[in-house]
Amino acid sequence: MATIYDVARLAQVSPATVSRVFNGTSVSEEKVAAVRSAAEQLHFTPNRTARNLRRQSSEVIGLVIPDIENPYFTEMARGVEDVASEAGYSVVLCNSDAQVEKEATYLRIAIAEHMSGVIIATADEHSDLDSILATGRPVVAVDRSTTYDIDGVVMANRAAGTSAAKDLIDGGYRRIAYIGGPEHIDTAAERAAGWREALSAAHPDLDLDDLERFATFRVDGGREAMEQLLALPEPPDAVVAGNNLIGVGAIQVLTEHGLTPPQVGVAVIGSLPFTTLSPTAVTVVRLPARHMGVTAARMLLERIGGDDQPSRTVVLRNEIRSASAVRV
Amino acid sequence: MATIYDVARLAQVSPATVSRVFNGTSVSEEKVAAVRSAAEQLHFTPNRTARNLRRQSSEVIGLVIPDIENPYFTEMARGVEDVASEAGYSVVLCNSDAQVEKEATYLRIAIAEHMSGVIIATADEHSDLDSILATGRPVVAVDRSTTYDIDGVVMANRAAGTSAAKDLIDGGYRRIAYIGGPEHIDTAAERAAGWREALSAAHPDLDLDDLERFATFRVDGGREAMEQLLALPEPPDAVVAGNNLIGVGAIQVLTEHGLTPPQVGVAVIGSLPFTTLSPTAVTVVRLPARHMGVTAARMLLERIGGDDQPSRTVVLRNEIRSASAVRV
DNA sequence: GCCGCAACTGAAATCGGTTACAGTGTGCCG
DNA sequence: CGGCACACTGTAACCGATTTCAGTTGCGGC
Repeated sequence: MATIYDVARLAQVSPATVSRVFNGTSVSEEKVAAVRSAAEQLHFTPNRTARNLRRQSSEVIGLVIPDIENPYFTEMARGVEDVASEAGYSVVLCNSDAQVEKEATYLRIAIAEHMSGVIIATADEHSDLDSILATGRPVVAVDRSTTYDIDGVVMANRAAGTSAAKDLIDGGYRRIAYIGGPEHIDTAAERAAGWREALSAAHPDLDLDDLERFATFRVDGGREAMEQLLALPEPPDAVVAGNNLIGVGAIQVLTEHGLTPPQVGVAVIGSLPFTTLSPTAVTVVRLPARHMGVTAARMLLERIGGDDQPSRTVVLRNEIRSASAVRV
Repeated sequence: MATIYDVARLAQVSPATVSRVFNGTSVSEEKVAAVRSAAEQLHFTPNRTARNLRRQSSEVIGLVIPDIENPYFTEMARGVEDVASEAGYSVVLCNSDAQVEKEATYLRIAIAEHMSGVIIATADEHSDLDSILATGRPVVAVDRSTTYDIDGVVMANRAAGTSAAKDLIDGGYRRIAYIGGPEHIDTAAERAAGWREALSAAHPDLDLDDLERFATFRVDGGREAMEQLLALPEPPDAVVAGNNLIGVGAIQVLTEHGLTPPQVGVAVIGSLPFTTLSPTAVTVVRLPARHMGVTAARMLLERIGGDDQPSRTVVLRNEIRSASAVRV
């Protein structure tokens, strides 16, 4: 690879001038032209490693998510990426696989690679952000809140749970179950609380503990929990799915049992981008994942730019698309 | 951040020794202990930027894909990531959005950041790999083949098209349409050729041009093409979808028209991981995306390790899961 | 007791940029 | 015509690791 020195020699200027040409400080027009043409000839690309070493920063932001195969997170990633690349930053996508150790490894890399900042959907309530925060790098939490005093973007999870449940109640369903993600993840807990609230207001006689299941945030989790619910002596007549994949699993199982929605009511918190089901039979509480990514990226870029106001948490509103078919 | 010099001072050794401790060359036990404890105390993490600058390489590989929101590619990414992180490499995921310019930008970054290698599913037949190959960095093509003499991993696309079509023929369908991705992408063209081959053997009287549609590789594309096909004077009684998302779009449209499979036969090339449809009604030619990622990553790591045998192309076999329901 | 080898160690050069500092030259003003 | 501001330019010192090269030490063999 050609270096700045090669270019300087060919253009008959000093390396400093070459650097200045590429960084936009005052250089006479002829020299700019000379440098540009020399750079062209040599296919010169500035070496970012060297630049980063000197500048003590790199135009890279880390995005750590627990499941790269979940469309919710890729939609979010897409939002982050769009904002970041607009601003000249690239995004390193790290899949923590919901494991705190993998997450820690990636955060270590973020430090060692001098990344400018990190957007993270934590794996766990035990996620350790101490060391990355100690470096002074900005960190923005997405989707899940943390115990740290940092910027965050979350969904209105409790409201999502409530409106999903309410919509099913309004549809005439009664024994409305809830399948959520791991209990210790605040997102899951909040959504469950919302469901509980709506249901205990409408049908105070129901035993909600019986109808509540905590699973993984994956298709399997939804399937397993749905099977369990159907095996109950008195199975539910509707179900709220705590995230998109759980929803997919639950619907799959219902269909396999011949209980296509709206025979059993289904409300899903999260979108089902690749579902083939007629889109009217299921209530969907759409979570603005892309928007979350965009917001988080903007906040992070502001912090990188030196903004040091007190930390903020943005709560994004959801949008419910009610099942048009009402119970028969 | 603590540097190697701080550690050296605290441990009363030279910086070189500290470096050696972290890179495993011979250092006396006492010094190793001293360095380790000093490093511990100072929370020392070696600065990768500096290391990369000196080493002229970084344990990072780039993965460039055309659509980060397509589960096919995220499944593949997952495979790449697993192999890479096992080997101590991290993966930068770049979304080219099927645009050659975005792709070029990312490839430039790969060079400038000294990435060790790149795995790429090209955006287009005009994708320009010249500059990255000129740097001598290994590049592995996935999913789509290129005109360059480099390693590649592809699916048996023609066979996928043939077996999808054959399965529908065996199911008793006759006017079997094909909706593929952009004609100029070899993957799409090959799958179409496979379909054409099977169909013209079985039903030589059919006008295949009439039944062939090229769309984008996205849900919209599938929807639009399916609508067009249904609007034909003599609509098809079955359809082969050229990728997973096209399949989703096609099935959505069919369902909306009250033509749930198997009323109209559907075969999809690619998996439908998040579909809620009863999984038996649609034929799926499963493409081993994860395996493709794993294979590509291994090949790339071998090349990074200095392997310089002539370039290889691995063709992965598909697996068909026939629709169990046969036409009524 | 001397020699040679192996194991360790440190000083200093190096990777390729950025940038502080110290000029140089030009033009304008008084 | 002297002085000053300003625009431009080059030299050299960084950034924080790795690595070469040149020792130093200790030990076994003769």
